[in-house]
Amino acid sequence: MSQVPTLAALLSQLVVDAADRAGHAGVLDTVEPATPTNNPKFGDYQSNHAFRLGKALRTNPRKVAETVKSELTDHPLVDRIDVAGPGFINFHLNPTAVAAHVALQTASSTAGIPQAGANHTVVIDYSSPNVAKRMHIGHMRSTIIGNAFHRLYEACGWTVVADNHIGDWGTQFGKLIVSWHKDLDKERFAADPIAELERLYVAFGTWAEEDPSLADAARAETAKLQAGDEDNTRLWKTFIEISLREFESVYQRLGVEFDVTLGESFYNDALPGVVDSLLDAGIAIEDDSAVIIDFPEDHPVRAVRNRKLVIRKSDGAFLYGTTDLATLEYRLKEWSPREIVYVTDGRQQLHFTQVFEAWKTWRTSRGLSTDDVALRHSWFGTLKLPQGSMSTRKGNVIRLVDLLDEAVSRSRAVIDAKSSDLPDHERAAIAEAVGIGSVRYADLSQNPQSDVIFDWDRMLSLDGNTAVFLLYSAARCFSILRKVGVDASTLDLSVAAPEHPRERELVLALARFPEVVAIARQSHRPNLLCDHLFETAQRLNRFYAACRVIQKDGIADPSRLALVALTGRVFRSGLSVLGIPVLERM
RNA sequence: GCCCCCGUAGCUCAGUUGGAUAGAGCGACCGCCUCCUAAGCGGUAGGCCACAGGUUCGAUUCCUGUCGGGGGCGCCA
Repeated sequence: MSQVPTLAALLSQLVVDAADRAGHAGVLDTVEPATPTNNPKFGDYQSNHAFRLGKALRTNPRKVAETVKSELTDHPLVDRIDVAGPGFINFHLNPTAVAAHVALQTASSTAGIPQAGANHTVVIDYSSPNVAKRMHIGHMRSTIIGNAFHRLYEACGWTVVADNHIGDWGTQFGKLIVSWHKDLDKERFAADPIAELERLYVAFGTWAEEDPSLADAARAETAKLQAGDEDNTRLWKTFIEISLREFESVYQRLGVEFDVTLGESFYNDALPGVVDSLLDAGIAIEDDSAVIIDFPEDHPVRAVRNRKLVIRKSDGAFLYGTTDLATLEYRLKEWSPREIVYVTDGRQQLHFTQVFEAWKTWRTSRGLSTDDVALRHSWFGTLKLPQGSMSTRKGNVIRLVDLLDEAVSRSRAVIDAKSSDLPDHERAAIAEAVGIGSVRYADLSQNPQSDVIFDWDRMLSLDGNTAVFLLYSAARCFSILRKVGVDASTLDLSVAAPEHPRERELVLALARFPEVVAIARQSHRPNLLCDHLFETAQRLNRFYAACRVIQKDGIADPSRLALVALTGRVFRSGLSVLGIPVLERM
């Protein structure tokens, strides 16, 4: 299971080795990976190593580049090396060798993706909806982006613990229990339990506006539940069970799976101990009969300066931050992760910074290290409706199922128009894959941190840079292989020898796939992978338009056929990392 | 008031964490199917990267300030 290196890693290693031979060993402690050039006249890949070396050595980077170049050894992948401009080292690659390299990459079980996470565990906390309500499009981003991280980390060799930290505790249960006793419609509950729960929850808000005593009743029910009251506990469990079943149906369609679902309630018993420990350590203090963590005005992290985090309310109840601290401790103890990733809305930035900083202080105070785990709040931009923010209580929500259904139905209309020859059941399957894939891709293809104004047509577009284009491009590859009648798994893919410019462009994109996955994982930006697959698809289609694979006599060009098979494999890997199942035809 | 994000083509957004001549989709206009899927391909038009300084071989990217937009700041999550 030897690892196939990326072109970026391989070429930068050549430069580093040459620099060492030129007497520059140990000058720099980090290696800047080679990157593709933005213009073919500068070759295929470039190294900017000489700039950094030149800076460190206080020498002209151009001279450094020349020296390094003179020490560079021959490599089968490299046809020619130029030094250009102020000190760029440009690599002109050998297309046939690159194709052979791609053949090695795609043949490996890891698709050639660097296994940076081997022997490491990451906990990813994502989706995390609240119980007793159906998921709406506000839950979409955490679910889809979080799942993309899940897949990216796995592709990079990490052991992933995907944890759905559901909101299964809190004051909403008191409200729901009051409504349940007041107005439960048994028939509706039997027919559609989650819809009835949601109705009861919304109804409570309406009633409470006219009858303030209901709020007290709700608080009393919440307190009873927290005290372990049998009836309320039974109801609470029912609510959770119904909700999880509802969530599961959406997750299945979206291709989302969790390893554990440990909601807030799981940590209830640990909360008093957390607060006591923080009080004992002098990190938390009592203030107005609540317990808070105060961050001083000279705290090294500017964002938390003069901010306070309440960890126990004056009525003795615990909060979100308390649970988060308990959850953090549990995850460390249980899985010893190298990283913990929290995928939430950007509005929680301050909250998580407070939790992380409080935890560091707390842990240090116990003589423990905080260096063995990286905490990453991977926030995403807010999704808003054109009319403003959503609220189940106000009733202005778009349910996730409705979005998915609409996506599938729009895809179905297109398929019926374009592929009427396919059997009905296959068209239905294609519509599902295209519809769901489009929703996933629409979210993943932009920078996660950008805000989004929800727009049906934009979200469900089937033109341009969308999942459809990628699926279509992959299907074109499979179609050629099918037509030739070869078994792609037994085909000799080492015979690809790109000659035409469109072939060369394509094979370079294929070679780059593994390094893009690594970058997307590291930087938490699935859109970089989307961009690259889109670019690959464009190149495939340009190649397709310019180069025939199956000649007029019906015989396939072996080199081009291998190139098509390699492209199909890269699409398969890439789309699977995005959670979009490929289609053999469409 | 303090803190965090954002400002790139008519619209929606990318931009590999500082690299060479800033890209894509949509929309507009002009072309391409007797040929492996036209859900495709080729071409044209469209830019003071909000503005002003600074850092250096090099800035859309980093720093400072200004203007404009969004968000957060003690008992919700």
